[in-house]
Amino acid sequence: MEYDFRKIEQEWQEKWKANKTYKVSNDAAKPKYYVLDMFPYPSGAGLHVGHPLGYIASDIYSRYKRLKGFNVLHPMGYDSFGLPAEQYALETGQHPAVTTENNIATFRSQLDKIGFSYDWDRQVRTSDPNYYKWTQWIFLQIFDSWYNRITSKAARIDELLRIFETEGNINHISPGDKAFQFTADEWEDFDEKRQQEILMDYRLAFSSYGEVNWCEALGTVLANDEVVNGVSERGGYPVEKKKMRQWYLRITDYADRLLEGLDRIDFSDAMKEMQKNWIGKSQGAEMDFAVKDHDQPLRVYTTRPDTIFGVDFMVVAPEHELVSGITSFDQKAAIENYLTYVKSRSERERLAEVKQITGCFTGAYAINPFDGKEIPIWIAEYVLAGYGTGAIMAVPCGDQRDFLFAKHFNIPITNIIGDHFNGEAANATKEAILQNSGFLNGLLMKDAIGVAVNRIEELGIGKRKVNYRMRDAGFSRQRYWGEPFPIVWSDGIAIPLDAAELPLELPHVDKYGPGPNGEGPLANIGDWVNLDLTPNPSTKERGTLPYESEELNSTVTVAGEQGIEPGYFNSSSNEWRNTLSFAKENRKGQTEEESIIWQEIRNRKIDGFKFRRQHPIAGYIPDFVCLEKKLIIEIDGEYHNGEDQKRFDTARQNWLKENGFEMLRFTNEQVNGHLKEVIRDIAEKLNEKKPELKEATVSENEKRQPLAGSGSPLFWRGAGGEVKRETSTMPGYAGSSWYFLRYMDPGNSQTFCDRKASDYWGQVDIYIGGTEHAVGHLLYSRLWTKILFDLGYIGHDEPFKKLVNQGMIQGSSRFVYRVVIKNLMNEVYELKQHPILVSLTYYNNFKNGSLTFKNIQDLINKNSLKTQFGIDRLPNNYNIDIVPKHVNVNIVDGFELNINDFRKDIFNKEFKDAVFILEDGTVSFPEDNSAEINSKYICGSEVEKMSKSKYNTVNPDELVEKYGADTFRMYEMFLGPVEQSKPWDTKGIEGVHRFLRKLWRLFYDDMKGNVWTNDKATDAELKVLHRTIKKIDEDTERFSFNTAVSTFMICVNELADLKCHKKEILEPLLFLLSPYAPHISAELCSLIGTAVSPIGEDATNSVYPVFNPALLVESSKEYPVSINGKVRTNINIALDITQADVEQIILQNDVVQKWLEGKAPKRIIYVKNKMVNVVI
RNA sequence: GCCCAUGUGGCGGAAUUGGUAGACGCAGCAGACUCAAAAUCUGCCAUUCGCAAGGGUGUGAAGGUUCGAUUCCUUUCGUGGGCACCA
Repeated sequence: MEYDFRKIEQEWQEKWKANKTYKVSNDAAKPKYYVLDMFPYPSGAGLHVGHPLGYIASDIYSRYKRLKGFNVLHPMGYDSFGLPAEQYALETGQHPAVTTENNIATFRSQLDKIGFSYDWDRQVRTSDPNYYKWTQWIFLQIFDSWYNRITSKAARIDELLRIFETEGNINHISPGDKAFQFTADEWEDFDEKRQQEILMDYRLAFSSYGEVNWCEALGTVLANDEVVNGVSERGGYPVEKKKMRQWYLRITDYADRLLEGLDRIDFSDAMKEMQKNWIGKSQGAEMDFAVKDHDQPLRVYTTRPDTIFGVDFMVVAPEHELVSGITSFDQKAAIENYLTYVKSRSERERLAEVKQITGCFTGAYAINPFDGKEIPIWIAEYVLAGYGTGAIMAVPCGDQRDFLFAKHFNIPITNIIGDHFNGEAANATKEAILQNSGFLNGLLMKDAIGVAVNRIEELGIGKRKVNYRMRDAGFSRQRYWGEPFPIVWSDGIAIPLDAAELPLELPHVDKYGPGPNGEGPLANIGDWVNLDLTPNPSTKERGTLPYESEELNSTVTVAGEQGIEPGYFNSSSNEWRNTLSFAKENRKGQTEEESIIWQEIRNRKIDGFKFRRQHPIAGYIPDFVCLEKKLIIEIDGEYHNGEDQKRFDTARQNWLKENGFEMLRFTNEQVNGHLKEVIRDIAEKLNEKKPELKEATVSENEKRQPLAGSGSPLFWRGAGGEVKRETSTMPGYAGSSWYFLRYMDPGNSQTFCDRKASDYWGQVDIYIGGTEHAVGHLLYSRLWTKILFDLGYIGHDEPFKKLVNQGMIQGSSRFVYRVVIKNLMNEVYELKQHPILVSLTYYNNFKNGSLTFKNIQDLINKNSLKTQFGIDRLPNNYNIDIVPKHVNVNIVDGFELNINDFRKDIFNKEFKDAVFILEDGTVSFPEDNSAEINSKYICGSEVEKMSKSKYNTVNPDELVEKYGADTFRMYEMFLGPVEQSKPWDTKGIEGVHRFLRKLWRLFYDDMKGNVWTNDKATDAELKVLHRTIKKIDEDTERFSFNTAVSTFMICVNELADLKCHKKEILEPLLFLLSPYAPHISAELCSLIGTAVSPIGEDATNSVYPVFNPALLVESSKEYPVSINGKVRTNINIALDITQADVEQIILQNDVVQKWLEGKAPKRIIYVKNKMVNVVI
């Protein structure tokens, strides 16, 4: 029985699948461990050998932890929304859902072959409605939240409403418009729309007009991290700034917590550094400078207030609001010129060109508050409107840009740092002693910063200020293949859908092109966008509304029938407009009595209950309503006597009653004469009525209705006017910002993840993935986790405890070198029928000039190529060039090209009749491939990113087929440290395969059959085993899989040398090996009959071999003995020996004697268990 | 320009806390077995001087700390990555 890996691996994989060996339960009996891979985007190209690297590492670790007795969550899924599927749809018309499905099937079959221990029952896909239902739901929770800067925590909009109603916004300045303040009374007087606009400014997911990165070619906006050097990360298309309405996540509010959280998680320094950079926190001060002859001061932001006396000019951004006001008459024309110039330049031009110094003087002067110096104010594009205050104080002796600017425009430079400034370049030191600096003279700069800020604050002209480079995260895309926003727009107000209505599924579209006005494809589907608010038309006529006029001639039906959702209208949006405007009119046309009541009940004057006036409920507009208690108050007028009106009153009262509303009616006389009693009646009613709306709790979060801040659901449900769906979709990072939570409780239809499940699994213990997500995915996941934590849905605020970044496996590209003929205009005449390819040496010689144009001509002539292949039809004057061309690495053996395979290669059809000039100058013609050729065609090589277009991808399927999954897994690990990038080289895989076969032979010999025995192990064999146990355990724990593989090799080599075939030794070895090579381990375990299988089924016991240090104890050691630090000999010395004894033994040694040449040593250093060093 | 990695044989890499540099594997060379091939096994394999014994040099380069440095410090060069008018 030989090592038939194909059969073994297939059998075991089927067995594991049938037995659901890797099914994980949320059973809290065992300690948990969560090992997560970054889930892949299922691209059409399939896997290459670089993809599984991280998956194998995490699989080894999961299996290892499982053996050690942990309940290990190790799931896999797909990040299946995204641009490429949609681009593909645009080109081919294939629905993204279809291509995505196909791609996933390919991925899955490739993954399955490698023998992963995923619990596939927990699979998630971001594009699955059952998944994105909860992405939408979480979005709604974020929408329903604001950031309380006092408690540094997200809270519900409800709470903010209450604050506004009691104290206005004095304690919670709007993040949108910082200068905007209102009192509680003012808040009550704002109409609904205004209130909603204000609330929108506070929401953590908010919509606003802003400058966005618009990519015309992709037809969408992009987040900052999706734009690289002014072009789109995907596709490299130009990106411009554009003002559009967009959704954002208020990540800036979390800047500090995102920074602080980094201290509590185990990410690499590089990764933390990148996130810190992205957040870009800087400490400094904001201060006002008076502007000469103007009232408004100029506010600047600086991190170096200590340089205040070195300010020689001011620079404000061209877009700064003060520019037009302060520009002097003389400078007006120049400034306008400059502004025109700035506007004409795109973002890309600004980034692309060599830094130019441009700017223009405004003619205005700021006054230095400390010495009264007049400081000219300039504008220049190097100052950005969006950062700080959009204005800086320029200190040319300390800042290089300011220095260059001053030099360029001949602005005199004040030196405040003495010798530290040489007049040639600025010096940004903080170590200099200040000079020419008034009250700061003689202070060290870094000490002066605090002193200066204190003085600035004392004078009331500025204050300490922290600034962040990070901007709020754009959260909408004008694309199709993403989560639709669960939002409808009515009269400019964003109205969230109800949780019960989720998922809002992606509608089908016929074409994927952009919609009108920069909107996404969804905007093209009129039926979907324009909401039909007549889902349940009623036939029951209940009368006309009181305000209905003859001209409108329409009817509104209050839904009162069985089975009909309350609040829906079977009327057009026109009629809704009427309802709203009617309600508004009513507010204006309040009667005297209504005003009296309103003064008594507004602002929660009755026991804290909130009343609204003229607030529509279904088709009915009551005078006052307390939604919380469903209590309506009517002050009767005299219009209730008409026939229609009576029917209407009856119908609506029945409807209101059915829906839990109670009504109190008072007459005008009661209000005028018995106000106290009226109010008392209202208060009593309020207090006796049980609340209808439950407070939200975590487990009942879905029942939470209405969404706070949106007013009555009844109102918004039927909201009239133009009611349209949001047509943007969410960006790629939406679904990936919380998928690690869904794995914990993937099937839950009640909530995104039960709190019990998330409390059990908690943080991801090990997260493995590439560095490319440093600021995107990882930052957003951390943000969502923090928000969900603040809102009480989960119990931890950092998603990933430890992050391991796998390195990139690069491709080792191979090149052939093609001779091309060019005419003098450098136009290429390709030798189409018989292209000539020369071997590497020719190319190198050509590059370094030792092979000339003439040589190649000769070469061509000498081999009669000219006549044979029609090269004589060349232009009269021509040049020869040799150009490299990628060649499929799979047909190159090392560096030697397989010429016949090359001619047959489907990727290179044009070369099927190519002529090769080999290393020694021999020519290989297409016809004579039978002829014996001694020379070779040698390819050039280069290490590059592995990609299809470079023909350097290696498909894991083929390797698994040829060597087996176990060999493949171990070889990927053996390549080098997981974190390190390294080039792929298939050749070495043989060595690993040999190792597994050698292991197999410890159990089974082709000649002798079974060779394993039940004999008792010797000390030497136990020593080998326990050294291995120790090393494997340590290496696996610290993710050093490459050294672990080599340890296995050493162990098997040693056991083979010892001719050890003993079960006592081999069984523990198989357990150690099973995370790395699960199939062969399982097979051999069943061969020798182990008590439990190392693979999962019996993971209730901790079955991992335990290291016994006693077996490795030695009594003596071969000490390396060095003379003056150079090892000269080895001496065996007992371990429990004193320094004096060691010295004696050492000095008697021949080698040491020889080096001492009779002299006495200066010193003998003896480090127990390490070495001995003799100093002469 | 700034920040972060990283640099060891022909190649991938090892040396975990400053203690025998080059483990393990690939490639290569020599040999055994074989009609032959495959498979397997044995030996050699940083470089240099030497028949050998043995010695010199050697972890990008130059300095330093130390009895001892791939490891720590300073300077510098190369490579890879991130950020880039961020005041």
